Amino acid sequence: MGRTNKGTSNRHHAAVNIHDVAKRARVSIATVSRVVNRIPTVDEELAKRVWKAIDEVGYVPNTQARALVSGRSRILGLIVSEITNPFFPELVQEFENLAVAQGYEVMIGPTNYDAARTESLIRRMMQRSVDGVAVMTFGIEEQLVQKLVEQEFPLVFVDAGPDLPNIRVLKVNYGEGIREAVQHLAALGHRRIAFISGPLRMRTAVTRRDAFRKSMGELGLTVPDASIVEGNHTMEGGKAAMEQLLAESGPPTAVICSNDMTAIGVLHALDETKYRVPKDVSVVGFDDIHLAQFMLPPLTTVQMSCKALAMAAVEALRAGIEPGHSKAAKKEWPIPTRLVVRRSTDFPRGTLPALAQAPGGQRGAAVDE
Amino acid sequence: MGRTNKGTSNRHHAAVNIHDVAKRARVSIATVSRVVNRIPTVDEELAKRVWKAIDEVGYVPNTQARALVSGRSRILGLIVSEITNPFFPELVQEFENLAVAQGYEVMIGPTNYDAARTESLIRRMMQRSVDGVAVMTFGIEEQLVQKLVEQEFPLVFVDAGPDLPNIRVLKVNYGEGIREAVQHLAALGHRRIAFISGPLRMRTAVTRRDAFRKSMGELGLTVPDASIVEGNHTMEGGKAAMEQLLAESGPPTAVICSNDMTAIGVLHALDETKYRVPKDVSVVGFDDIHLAQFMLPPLTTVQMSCKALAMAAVEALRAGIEPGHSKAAKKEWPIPTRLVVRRSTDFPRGTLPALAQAPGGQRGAAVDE
DNA sequence: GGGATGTTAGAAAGCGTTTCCCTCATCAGC
DNA sequence: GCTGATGAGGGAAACGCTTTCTAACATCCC
Repeated sequence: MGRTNKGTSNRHHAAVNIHDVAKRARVSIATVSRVVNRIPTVDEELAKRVWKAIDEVGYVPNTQARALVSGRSRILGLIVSEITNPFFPELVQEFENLAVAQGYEVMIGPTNYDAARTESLIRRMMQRSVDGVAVMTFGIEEQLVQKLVEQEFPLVFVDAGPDLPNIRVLKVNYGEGIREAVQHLAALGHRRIAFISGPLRMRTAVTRRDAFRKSMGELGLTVPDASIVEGNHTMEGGKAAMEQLLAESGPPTAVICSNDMTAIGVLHALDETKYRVPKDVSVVGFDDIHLAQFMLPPLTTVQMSCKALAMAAVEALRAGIEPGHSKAAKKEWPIPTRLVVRRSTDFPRGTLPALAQAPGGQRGAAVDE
Repeated sequence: MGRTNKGTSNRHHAAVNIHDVAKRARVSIATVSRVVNRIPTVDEELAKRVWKAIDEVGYVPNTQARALVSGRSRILGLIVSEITNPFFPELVQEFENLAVAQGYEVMIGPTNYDAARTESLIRRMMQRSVDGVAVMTFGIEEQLVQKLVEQEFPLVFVDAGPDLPNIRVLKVNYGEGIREAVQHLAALGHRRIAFISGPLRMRTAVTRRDAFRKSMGELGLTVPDASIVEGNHTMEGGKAAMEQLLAESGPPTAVICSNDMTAIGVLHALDETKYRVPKDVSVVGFDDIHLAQFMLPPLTTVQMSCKALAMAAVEALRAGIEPGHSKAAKKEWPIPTRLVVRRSTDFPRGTLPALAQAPGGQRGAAVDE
């Protein structure tokens, strides 16, 4: 009963394969394979004939079979912290575009900061035999990626990773952008500048915080312990951190946040108080997600280019996967950051705009166009 | 030169396969396969022995080989409109969780409203021989999915799709939520309510707009043509649409937006004018993305549950893939929507709160907890 | 007790590729 | 003109699994 499956349209029977092409072009399947893979030892005329046959019968190589025999799946793994933080979709988008252009698919997975989940994610990636993995999280416990390291998968990390032959690292220059942010605030007259970090068990969070401390130090500004609060890279965390800051030490005149989501939480927390942004408190974010310019007020933030990050990641992975792709065994790929000034930062109330310039003029860094 | 690959750790040689297990358990590979696939004709004692062997040698079935021979990849395709619209990551997350729990991987791709891109995406999915595809966009040109339909891939659409055996449709009840929104505004005293739609070539956009018209009609409120403006589901589009609304017919007292991103754009546009939200203009979104509650002011919006959408989609796909999974050949899966009231809606200025209740009280629908 | 039936596990045939190995032809060198 | 080198293309063996077919053995009924 039911469908008889006798028709030609059923996908389980319709597939045209390499033999059909070989028959039509009157060559062996080995030659077809060589043509498809652009192996240069095939006579040009013959290749043309094969391409013609491929076109005529509508041949598409079977990915599964290819992967089985070659051991390469042409899938890249991409591990992110959480997919619902808008920074990551932007990164995923860029990464995927580049990967697809190079003939790869992307297998994406969030860790959600959960070890069990991360472990299962990595296991799944290994089971699908990805050709390489980009670990683009805010930090990851090293033991979790141990299996990938052992099996010598090409790997890319952000900020820091084990120093091994096929491991590459994207070095984000946090110092640069954060220094610009601190100098921008200082130039406006701010002295009491607070910092809301990411979860401090994440390496990146520590790095960003230290960059802040260093920049403050360079300007001779002190950073009391109470001015640094730990957030968790979410809006909720930012809101809670700001509330803590207000409760414990009263409002600082400016807050720098470890990412834009935190900054959004801060804006939200301040909206529920008598303090206005930027007149009472200036707020600076980090990442420059697309949303940042649509916040009220539009967010001054440190831009970290997704595109640069994605390009370096794909490039670095290919260097590890495709033999002789990149001659230099480059291990570190620098990623710049820069401040984008919008409207969430201003003179602290009561400060005379003596030393600094009038709003709208040059304010120490790139002004959003 | 270079590494010699003689070590045992290299992943290209280390794989333990079904033969190793068979040898260890002193059975044939056929039996191992049957055990792994839980085919019930295997003697229980024997199965135990095989599981033990599997555990001892650390066997993991090779996905590629499985897919090659069975013709099923255990990958589900998920087509979305754009990955950078926060609604979709939330959906992706839910969908992926469910799919993984059922032993599937997910291959995600955005159309970005671009036909060429969509076509290539679908081609890639077919090449990877996904077991089924969920088309969860705001709408899609039917000819693009034609190939999937022809090849009889199990398919799930939102709102509308061809009426064919293995095509299921998720029917979102837009009317419900939008009616609540209109009634909520009307109860507050609004009469001049505008609507910003999605791009009208998308079927979903038309459906949402019509639901708005209908609800207005039910209350005897007129909808002049100028009160309906076409947006494009982005913040930029929302901003532009609101500016058009202000320029052409002056400010309405309330605006309902086709999605939350549009509403964010509207808030942004109004922030640049003398009109305040909600005192001068009330704004209602659609989707209830996580971000909505962190907007300034927090956004009143119609909630469409990602979780419900994802659950129905995965369930519907499985019904199409796994024979006898769902006995009833259910074709339509209803998805409810409901209004969530936050702080972007209020009495229009100058209206006496006579007929409606005081803010904070019951306001016609669920109040955000 | 013998033939029919039922149950369980092994042998082997694929699935659609890539790639190794070998043949056969061409050609240069002496 | 013969030999050895070179190079293009075909045959066939993997790759690791699922599934059909078949054999072996136990069970049952008359």
